[in-house]
Amino acid sequence: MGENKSILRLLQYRSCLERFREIGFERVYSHNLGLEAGVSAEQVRKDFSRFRIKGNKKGGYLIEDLMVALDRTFGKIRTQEVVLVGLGNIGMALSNYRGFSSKKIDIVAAFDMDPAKRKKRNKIAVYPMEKLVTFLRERGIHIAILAVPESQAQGVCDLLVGAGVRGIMNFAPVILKTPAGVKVNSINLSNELESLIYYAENEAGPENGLMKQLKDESGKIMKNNSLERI
Amino acid sequence: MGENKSILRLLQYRSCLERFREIGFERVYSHNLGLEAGVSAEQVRKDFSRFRIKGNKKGGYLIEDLMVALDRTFGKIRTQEVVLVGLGNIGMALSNYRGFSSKKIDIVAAFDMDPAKRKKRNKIAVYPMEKLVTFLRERGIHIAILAVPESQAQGVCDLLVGAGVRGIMNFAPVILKTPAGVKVNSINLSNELESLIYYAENEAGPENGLMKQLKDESGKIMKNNSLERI
DNA sequence: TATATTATGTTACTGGAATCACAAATAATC
DNA sequence: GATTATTTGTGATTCCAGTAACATAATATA
Repeated sequence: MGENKSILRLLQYRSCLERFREIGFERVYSHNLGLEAGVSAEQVRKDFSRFRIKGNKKGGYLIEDLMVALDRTFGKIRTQEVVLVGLGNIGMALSNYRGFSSKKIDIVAAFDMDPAKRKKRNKIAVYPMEKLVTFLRERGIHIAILAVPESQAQGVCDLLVGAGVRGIMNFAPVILKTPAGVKVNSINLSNELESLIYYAENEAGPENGLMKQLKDESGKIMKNNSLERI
Repeated sequence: MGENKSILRLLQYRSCLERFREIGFERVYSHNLGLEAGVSAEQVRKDFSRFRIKGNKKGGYLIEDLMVALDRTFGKIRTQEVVLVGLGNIGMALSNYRGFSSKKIDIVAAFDMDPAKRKKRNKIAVYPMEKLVTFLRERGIHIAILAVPESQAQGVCDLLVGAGVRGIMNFAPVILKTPAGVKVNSINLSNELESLIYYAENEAGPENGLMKQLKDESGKIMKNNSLERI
């Protein structure tokens, strides 16, 4: 299903609603939300429509009710338990990230090969990798954050899948191979930054854009190459 | 232009090519790259086509030439200089992130309000926020990584834009308002994780999906609400 | 040199998401 | 209560990325 974007926007709307509530609003209209979330009012209504979230014609949406409806959609009644695998730079940052707790996301344990990393981080117990699979099975956890080095990513991913994990948030710069039914959400920091750089360089000025660049390139880039595998 | 995805995939292809080269390949076919990058062979060719990158009919692509062509597309001849603003969890992690250096991305300076953070991190000098604007102007840097708390994000963003920044990689959980011509790439870690959780919960089993959930909800969620602004 | 084979490059097509447009509903006003 | 104004909800439309199809070119083979 291609409702990915829709889900992400709904989460964004929820954040906006929190801010609106804080500054004393009780209700919002689709155009308020759209403006704050950076999308059109129609988009907002369409998203709600898709998830059967109803407002009040002419009256807009009551913030409190809207947040309840969104929370229900995201099953936020109970706290979501996840594990963190790999305590390198990114893993460590995530273990301290405050943004999770307010969203009812709970990192219940972390795992790392390195014994030096095995002290509690921000109230999160750190275990050796050997305990990963049994922990997941016993606790019935099916969401994992994968922040191990590239070389180990696919191997650990296989472990996770074998232990019943159904969702992996991946920070290693590889495309993970998983069976159908296991959802992977990858964030490749270098690539994201590089693509941004590309845009800033090429989309900024009108005479610096893609079209000019392409014109500059004199025809075919690669020709008469003799290709051979070793 | 909606070539965003295309750019991100090209960067992905490049990573794959590095791996192919390492294990001794000299050429690749679109289906090799597609398999490794998790897309179809047609998609690979289409992406190359869009950027006028040519291969050799029947002969595929010579890895070395392909990488040169990609690097040229991304202006990777010279190293890209960026600044990092905010040395909280995420900022700290990024300052230590090894993935950047190999991609010719250089974090030339970091900035933070807190004097306690002002010691060199991983060879990166840390300056007070007051020096941000002049530094950017003097060095002519136009890419910034924004990793400050939510409450300060828009304010710092405005500073960056004022100092000539054209691309912002944003980790604060807000939609930044910028004038046209300034590209923002936002990564909201909580939202990404939450959307993953939603999928793992709802897309896993066939009788656990969205359709069932919607059916369970008894009709209209919100009705007869009296809405009022304070 | 002619033929068969194989992989590219591009055009045509498709599906799904974003946008548009408007009917339906509700609140406000007279 | 009738009328007007306003905002939602959704069917119709548009647009665009991804897919498919196929013509083209290069290589291998006989």
